[in-house]
Amino acid sequence: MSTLANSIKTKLEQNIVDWRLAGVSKLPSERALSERHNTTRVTIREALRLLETEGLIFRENRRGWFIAPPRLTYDPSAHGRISFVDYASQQGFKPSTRVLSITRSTTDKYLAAAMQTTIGKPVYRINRLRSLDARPVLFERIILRADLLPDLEQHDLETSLHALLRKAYAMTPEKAAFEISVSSLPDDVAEHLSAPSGLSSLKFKRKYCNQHGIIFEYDQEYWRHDAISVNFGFSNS
Amino acid sequence: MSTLANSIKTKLEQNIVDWRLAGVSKLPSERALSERHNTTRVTIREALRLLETEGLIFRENRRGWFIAPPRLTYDPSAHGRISFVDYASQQGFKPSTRVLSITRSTTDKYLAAAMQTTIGKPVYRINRLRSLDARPVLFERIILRADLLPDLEQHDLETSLHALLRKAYAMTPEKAAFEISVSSLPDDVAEHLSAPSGLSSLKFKRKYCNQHGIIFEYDQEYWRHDAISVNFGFSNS
DNA sequence: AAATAATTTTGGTATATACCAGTTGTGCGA
DNA sequence: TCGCACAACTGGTATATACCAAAATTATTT
Repeated sequence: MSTLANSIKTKLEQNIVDWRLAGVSKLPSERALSERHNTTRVTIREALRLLETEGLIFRENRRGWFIAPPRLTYDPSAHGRISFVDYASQQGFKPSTRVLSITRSTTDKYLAAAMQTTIGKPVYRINRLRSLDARPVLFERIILRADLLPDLEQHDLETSLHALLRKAYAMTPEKAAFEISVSSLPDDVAEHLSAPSGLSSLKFKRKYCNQHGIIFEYDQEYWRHDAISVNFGFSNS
Repeated sequence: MSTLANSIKTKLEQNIVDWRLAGVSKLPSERALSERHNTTRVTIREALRLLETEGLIFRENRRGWFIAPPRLTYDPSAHGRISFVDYASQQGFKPSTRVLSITRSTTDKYLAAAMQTTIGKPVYRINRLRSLDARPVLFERIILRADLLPDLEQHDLETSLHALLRKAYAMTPEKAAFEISVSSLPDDVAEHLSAPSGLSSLKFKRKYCNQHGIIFEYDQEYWRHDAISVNFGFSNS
């Protein structure tokens, strides 16, 4: 309650509860809010920004502010068993996947180190966009060893990739390594997610090992920070 | 390069590389930067904010902007084996822990549900602050079943908690469950981390099960978003 | 009825300015 | 030399204003 923006934030928080119950998903315009709270757009935007960081609201470029839907719960330990489409459906979302691009190239110095292989190995680079209820929430940069997965581009890449690898190539991810950090969306990624550039995001780096101990896949994922909750467990048995 | 703030951000990014090499850790003042780049403080602050979201710089309340140190790599699967102090030291940090408060209370409805027990169970509530090189990076709210851990407050709680539980109470965490999401720092937490309120953070919820399947610990952790990278792996064996 | 053009609305960016509340540095006095 | 008061500086917050670009809406034409 110390600052004006903060107290407006609190009021809006209460309003949002009512709006949500009333089935309203779009907030009034910044100008309307600034009049209603007797302040300027700058201060209103500060309050909205606080709510955005909390994940309570989000914006679409020049379209307005919206109440954020519930987060998707994602269990990284379930790789191979459950796909994005599966757990999204289970949680009541309508998932969709769009392949943005697929190209062939070779490993550079950085990629060779990350995938524990030599420079110049052929790889596929796939960019995918995944949405929940038509809201884009995840951008994936997928790198796959092309020498181990011939003619990959001829398959349907808009469904579960690991199901495809298992069926068509008998390739099973035996080990998975994750690196999770908070970062900002790069400009090109932000555009695909129709988010403001520089929005904070949850960044995943993933590596998959096959049954022979070879890293066949290296991914970078950017999740909207307000769209995901990562849940997993460990046993000491 | 589209917006002015964005192009200033890029310039600052390059400067920061030089400053870091030169051993400089503090950025010039916002007013100095705004003169140097022929713009206003508002725009400079927008550029600084972008760099803050990336985790490249951070601020201390009314003291200035600083270049962010490298992130701590944290492996949640190593619980019980390696403590905060251990892995922080291994990575070249000087870790420290401060107990902010320890109180006794009982489980309310929410906590009883989270810990799968009844309402009114006695618990300890411990708030701790953990720092790396005197920079506070982590705020912990720890809830412990008081009936299972008598006289806990008489022990030293500034070292590894799980080492203490193992030695003094023969209590071993068998299972751990994690929930990770991006959120903003609550005001009180922000103050302890000497961060601006509303800064984005990595929020952990942790539950620990003992060898009898009883949840004896429930934690909420707030990490500075720029101070941590979570790394872990899974096997399908 | 459908396609198109004009208008309004919306958020995005930027300038200029002001005052406040802690922090830091300076210089004076004991 | 040490401690303290004071001044200068720093980031934090807020107002007022302006213009732009894209989206949404309305009006117009076909």
